Amino acid sequence: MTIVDSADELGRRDRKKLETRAALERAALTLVAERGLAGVTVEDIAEAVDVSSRTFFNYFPSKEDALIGRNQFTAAELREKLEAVPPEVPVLEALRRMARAEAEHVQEQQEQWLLRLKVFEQNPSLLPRLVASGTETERAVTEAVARRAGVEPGTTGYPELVTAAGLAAFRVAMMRWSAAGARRPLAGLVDEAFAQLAAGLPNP
Amino acid sequence: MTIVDSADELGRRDRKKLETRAALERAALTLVAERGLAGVTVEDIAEAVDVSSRTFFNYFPSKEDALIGRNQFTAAELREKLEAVPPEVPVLEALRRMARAEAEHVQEQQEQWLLRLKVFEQNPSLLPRLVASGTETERAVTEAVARRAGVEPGTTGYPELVTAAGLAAFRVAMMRWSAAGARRPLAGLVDEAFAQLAAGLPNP
DNA sequence: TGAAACATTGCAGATTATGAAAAATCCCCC
DNA sequence: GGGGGATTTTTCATAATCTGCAATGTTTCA
Repeated sequence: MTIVDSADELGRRDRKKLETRAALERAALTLVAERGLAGVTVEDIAEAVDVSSRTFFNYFPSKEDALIGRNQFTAAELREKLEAVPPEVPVLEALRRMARAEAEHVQEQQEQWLLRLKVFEQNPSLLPRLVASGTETERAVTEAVARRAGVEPGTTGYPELVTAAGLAAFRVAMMRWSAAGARRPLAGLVDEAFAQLAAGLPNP
Repeated sequence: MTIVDSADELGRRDRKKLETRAALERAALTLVAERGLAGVTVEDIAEAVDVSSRTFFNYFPSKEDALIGRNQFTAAELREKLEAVPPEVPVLEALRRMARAEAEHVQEQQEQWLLRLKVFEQNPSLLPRLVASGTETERAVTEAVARRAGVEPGTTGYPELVTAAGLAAFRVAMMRWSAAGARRPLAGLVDEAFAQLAAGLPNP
């Protein structure tokens, strides 16, 4: 019936799934922003989207995961961005470029991200999850870094350290960006953080 | 009845509390090491110590917290160690000394820590918690760092970044230490990680 | 169109977590 | 030593999270 069935090549089923997922994320974020993490139950979120709470759990394993969202820095996405950087570029610089690419992605969805970060600030128990949204992501990046540096993972600790530091830099940039109400471009804040890392974190 | 009532100056009540807490931690660690995180319920842990599961929750807000333990790097402890370093020492170096002090503390309880780290490796969902065992700790260190650096927190991002990087260095050292079966002294691994940070994380 | 594939739902049940009040234990002081 | 007050532990009740399973619709594709 529709003239243009879809911009994507997805079928109706998959489109509906994406829609439901996005609606659940959105509902979770707005409700928790209003009432706080403890003031919102999974049932509330499911009801706001008009699905059963069982369906909620088909999409997310927990309330927290709905807040973090899936559009999140996935392992594959980050690794891909990292591997797109020419191999002769030093690791830290490569991580900076990866972070900048992610930053653009974040800025494309300003509103949602600002809401998310606000929720995270107001509910600190969620923060550790943001760090790398699960260890899986960090491990994937660590592996890519190890390959790039030509080091066996788990021997020198270098890949683990530089990855952790790089992700921390990205996180700090995000928090500053949020705190400043997105008045400064995220990319610039990312650059600053990485510059401090590269300089060996001297006293300011 | 007892000739020497106690080596500590604690009363029987407080001694029992400490004992119960330690027993719960120990039981949680050993059980989870055997059966995995999902294979152990709070009731199992409580039963192993012969207390009611309600009592478990009087000591720990969640199963995970029992694994992390309370003897953990507390906010106060870390801040104290950090403030013990003369103020003219640069921030990163001060964090290194703090980490070394903690390292000694960890090595005093090798067995328990190795078991803990093994559990954390086998149950990665716990890892983010180890980073700073809650954001509270990290924030406390960040504040101390900000004071030391003479910077307003939340403006430059420097305290946040150097704290995150320093704690990451400590964490990486711990993981390497554990992976090597504690054959290398933790303090040396801490030094290595901080040296890499101070050098700006150059490719190895 | 018809059958296979998949999404959603309701329900039962295990587990986690918290509050309130009763029961047991400990501590301090007489 | 022994009792009164404080504290801890337990019991009981209850809410919320989360997981299988089977039934019921949709969507897809041949």
